[in-house]
Amino acid sequence: MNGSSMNIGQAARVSGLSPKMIRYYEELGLVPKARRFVSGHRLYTSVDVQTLQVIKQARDLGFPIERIKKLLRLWQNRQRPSRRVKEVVDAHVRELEERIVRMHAMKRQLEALAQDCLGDDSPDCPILAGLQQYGRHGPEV
Amino acid sequence: MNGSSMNIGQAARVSGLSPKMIRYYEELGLVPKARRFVSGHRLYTSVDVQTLQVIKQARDLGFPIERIKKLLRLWQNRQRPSRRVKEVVDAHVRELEERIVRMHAMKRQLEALAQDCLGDDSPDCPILAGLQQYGRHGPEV
DNA sequence: GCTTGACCTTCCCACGGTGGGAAGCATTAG
DNA sequence: CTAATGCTTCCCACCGTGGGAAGGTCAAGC
Repeated sequence: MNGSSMNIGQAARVSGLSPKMIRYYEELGLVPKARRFVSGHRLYTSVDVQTLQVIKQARDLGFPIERIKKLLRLWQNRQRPSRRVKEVVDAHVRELEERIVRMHAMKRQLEALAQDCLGDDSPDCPILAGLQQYGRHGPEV
Repeated sequence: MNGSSMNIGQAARVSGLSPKMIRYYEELGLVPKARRFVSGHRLYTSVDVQTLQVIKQARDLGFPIERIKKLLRLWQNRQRPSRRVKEVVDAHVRELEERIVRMHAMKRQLEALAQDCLGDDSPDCPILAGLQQYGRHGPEV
């Protein structure tokens, strides 16, 4: 094994992924099927590892696998219009925003509920009352 | 079937859950095993439905099932100290906050990357460059 | 009555990602 | 040579939800 040819464990350490994830990404077609040593062990070159690092970065930025697939295709295509890249990223940013907004709304509601709860030994609790009262979904029963 | 005794479909409509979810929650022990009609169909009273509505509210506020279990136990226990309720809610609020912070950091980084991308027909793209450059995890290769 | 359609039952499978672990080779260090 | 890692493939788990098959039941219309 020379300096730029490594097995899955090494590739994992260098990329910050786990061997399990790398095999899984290969199975999904996110990375091409790895070449093998004669022993059958997967062989990674520095080029492969660079791809894995990009995947790791994208995962850390919250991209779902399918979008990373698109990003990788663009990354590897020297004729890509940067417009396409930006579209993918913008879509992801919008989804992040939506999720943030939704979670922030939850947080706000919960804080409003918790505000009036004394949090002592008494059983009276506006939080529980609120859970019963909020947002009816069907006809009253 | 009288006014306060209904089947799972009705209970679903009134609570805003789906029949599948109701069965799943029963399987998890979130709600007790439903009584049955002679036919074998599940039977729900207005009390059962109230529980389902509380669950729906809690799910909408982002509580994971296990925490809802705790909340329900407190809700049904008239001797609960409201402190316990507040603890559960506060823990959830903290987790929401953490997730919001993490997602906001992702969004910020992505916006920084996208800012300098022209988004035109040219293949030059600082986003892709950034994905390669950011955060190395192992020794350089 | 009998048929039809909507609903119920249980059962298994899928998703997205990740981890755990078993059984069987390969490699490496001592 | 042996012992410990580490690799391979395989299956199972998580969380929460949806889809759908195969079969039983209800309520309406004729």
